[in-house]
Amino acid sequence: MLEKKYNHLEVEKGKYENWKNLGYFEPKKAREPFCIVIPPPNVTGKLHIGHAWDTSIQDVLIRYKRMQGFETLWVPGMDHAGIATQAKVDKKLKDMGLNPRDLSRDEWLKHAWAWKEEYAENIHNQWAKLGLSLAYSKERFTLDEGLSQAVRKVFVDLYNKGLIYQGQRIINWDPAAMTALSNEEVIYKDIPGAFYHLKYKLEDSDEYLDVATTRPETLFGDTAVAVNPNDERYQKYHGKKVILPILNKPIPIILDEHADMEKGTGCVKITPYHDPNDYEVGLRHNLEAIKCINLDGTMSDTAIGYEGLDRFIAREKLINDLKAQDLLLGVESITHSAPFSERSGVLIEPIISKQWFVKMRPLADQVLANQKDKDNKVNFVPKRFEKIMNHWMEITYDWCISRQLWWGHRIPAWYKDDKIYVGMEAPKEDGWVQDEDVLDTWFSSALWPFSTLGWPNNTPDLARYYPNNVLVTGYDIIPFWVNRMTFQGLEFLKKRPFKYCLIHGLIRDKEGRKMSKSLGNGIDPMDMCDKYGADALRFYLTTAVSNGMDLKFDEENLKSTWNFINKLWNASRFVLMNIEDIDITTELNYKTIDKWILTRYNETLKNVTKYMDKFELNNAGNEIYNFIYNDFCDNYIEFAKFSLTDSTTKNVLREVLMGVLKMLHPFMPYVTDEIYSKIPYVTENIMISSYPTYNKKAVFKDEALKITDLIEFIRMYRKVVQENHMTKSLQVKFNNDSDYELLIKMLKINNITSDTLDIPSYNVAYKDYDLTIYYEKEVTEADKLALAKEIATLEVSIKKRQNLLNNNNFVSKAPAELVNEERSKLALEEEKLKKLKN
RNA sequence: GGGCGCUUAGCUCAGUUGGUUAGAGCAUCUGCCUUACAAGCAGAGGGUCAUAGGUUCGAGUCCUAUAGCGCCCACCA
Repeated sequence: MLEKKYNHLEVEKGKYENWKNLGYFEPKKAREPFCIVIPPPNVTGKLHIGHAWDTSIQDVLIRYKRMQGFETLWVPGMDHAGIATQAKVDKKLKDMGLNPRDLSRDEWLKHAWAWKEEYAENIHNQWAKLGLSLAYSKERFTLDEGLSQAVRKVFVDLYNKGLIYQGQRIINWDPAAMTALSNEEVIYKDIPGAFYHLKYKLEDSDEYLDVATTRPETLFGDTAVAVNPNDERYQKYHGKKVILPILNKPIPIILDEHADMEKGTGCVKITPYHDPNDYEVGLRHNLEAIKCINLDGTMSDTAIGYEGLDRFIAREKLINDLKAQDLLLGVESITHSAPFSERSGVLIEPIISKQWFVKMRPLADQVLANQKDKDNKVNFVPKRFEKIMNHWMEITYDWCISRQLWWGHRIPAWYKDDKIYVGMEAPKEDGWVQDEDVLDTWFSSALWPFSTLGWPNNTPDLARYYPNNVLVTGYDIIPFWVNRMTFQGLEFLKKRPFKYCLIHGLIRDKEGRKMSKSLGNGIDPMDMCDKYGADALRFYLTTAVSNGMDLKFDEENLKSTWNFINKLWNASRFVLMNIEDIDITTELNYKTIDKWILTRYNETLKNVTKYMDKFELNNAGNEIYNFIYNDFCDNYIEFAKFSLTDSTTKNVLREVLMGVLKMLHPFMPYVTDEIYSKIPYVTENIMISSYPTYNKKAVFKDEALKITDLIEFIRMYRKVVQENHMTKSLQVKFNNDSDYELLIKMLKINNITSDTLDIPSYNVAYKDYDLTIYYEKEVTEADKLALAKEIATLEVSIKKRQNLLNNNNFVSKAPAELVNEERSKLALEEEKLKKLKN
């Protein structure tokens, strides 16, 4: 027998290991496959509440499909997360008193792999706590040997097709992580800054140009000042030179469209080495590109007098020096947006560097073309997110994929003298040296939907599970990941990576702020599991909002989900208490109330299935919730109490409970397993039981309607009794010969009269039901007012309905069913009004 | 500058292809320890669905415009 109160800690104990040991998580041969690959979490740390949300959704889908008889495969895995992990490992080494860069690459990698093992273990434990039915036999790591093969194959193929190239270009440089970044890894933030107006004197003249910049320290790399060719203000300076402050070096004034006449003074300093636009200008005018900032963010030796100074300190010193030399015209405080590294958080320096790039245009065009093919496109849920992908594909430019890190896939390119070799394996001859760089983490993540299934080998898994059925992720990951998986999937497998892409939002705190370490408003999913149970957390997360919407995490709501489970627990407890001696072989003899609950159950099931198939877990969850509270607990169980010895009642209680548990199992695996296992004659585990199906034969519309009406009538009765503060000494007279048996029991009516009494009376009537309550009580002014109010409301409603029915447009154009419904309602209201007026 | 989303009860959110009196949880008020559950039960109050137009027999839902909030992309000497 179940304990009186639901105890999530007790219920969850041992179940996960049990499922896992019984092999339930592994795919079981079936006609149709259903495959999801997990968005691999970073091995840098622990899972946050967003992971819990993302994976809960996936587990709900997987468990649902598994119960429906699909051959489900949910591939687990983790991401090596290049920059993030390298930073953490470096920090750990520093804390140990070591300088990470003093280690050899191999030594350092040993530490990194040890880190990986430790954190992978943490993540495994967290997955287990959440109850995720991951197929561990297929687990992968983005840096394992198989994936490494896939990565090399993709690199080599793209290189041979001319879609990967090496080149000198302006890239985003992260001076803290000391690596190049892609555009997606750069985030722009508004920061307070200043426009420094510098005096660039004309050569051999007292005149000067007012050149404004937000980064004065880059002046050491200036090789020109540009003005717009159409700018009349500067016509007279064409062909002249200005003297670069501090360095006192003449640089040319050039004419270029890049100089915007509307902006500032119309003069712009050109620093080809350290600015993407200036780089272009430099190319057009054949300007020298001078490096003035080192890779670590200090000034280089071209910044004479500032060598080795940090870029921000150099800026301060420079401003002071300029001021002293009367070369600073002014400082204008502004707020401007500046690029920061998504990973290390420091200000990005654009810099010219030799890096590897993926030529995006042809790949992106393939995606755009494929999205026009209804049968082969990636279907976003909700649909609107497709626009984000399409837009990115339209504007995308070449992807910088090389990273100056140790933690990642080494670039499969070897150099010897001025020769380069790109291939799967190192060249056999001596003297070839491999490229020191590794690939962007997202380069390997982009292959995840097929590399995890064994590609580039032609494995059975690949044939069976590719394309994946659905990918579940947050909208913030679309540019980084979804887009890249899509073009790589199309390029290498000639098929979309997944049929559906289910998008959820971000988790925010109660006030709607993003969760962040600095705000300290993060929620640890493990704490929530301890407090309320994984089942409550999962149900809350997967049903709180509709797809694609952000979720404002509110612990109160999680708590009330716990209450819901406690309700389920107690309803189950009641059922179990009463079906201990059940005979499941007897012939069933349904009473009206049984037919009603079976009808409601099947209707609910139909809706739940429909919503689940559309990935609308919130709607599915609410449907089950309402069925359990309103239909099963508040009504059926209450009605059933009058016929608990009846074998049919027992069987219906059992059947509905089993069905409800099965519908809930994908959402709350632990508690449903616990309860289900206690049901008499149940031998299988709920997890591998079959999902219920809609049973047309158990739907009795007309008879069910009678109970629906009765429930409404009971509610009306209770309302009259409560509003008039009636005690038990009331008398009831039935005004027709409908079936009042259940009603009498439910409402505990024990004083029935057949006479018309001469004391205050209250009529309660609804459809087939009509009774009068006699209750000795002074009729107060309040009572009279209430009556008058009710009559007035009714009259308004009748009037409205009459108008509607008198409207020929409505009668002729609206569906007949609706019109008839209106007519019968009008009749009901009119009858009610008549009674009230008596 | 381009795009997207949101605005519905005090709070958090649902609301299918337009169709009864717009729903749920929490909170509030009233009455109940009715042997599954007081972490509960039975009731109640609370909404001119952001604003203004339009289409329609009928609009929270479709169209147009406006406002507020949030996000994405691009630019930013």
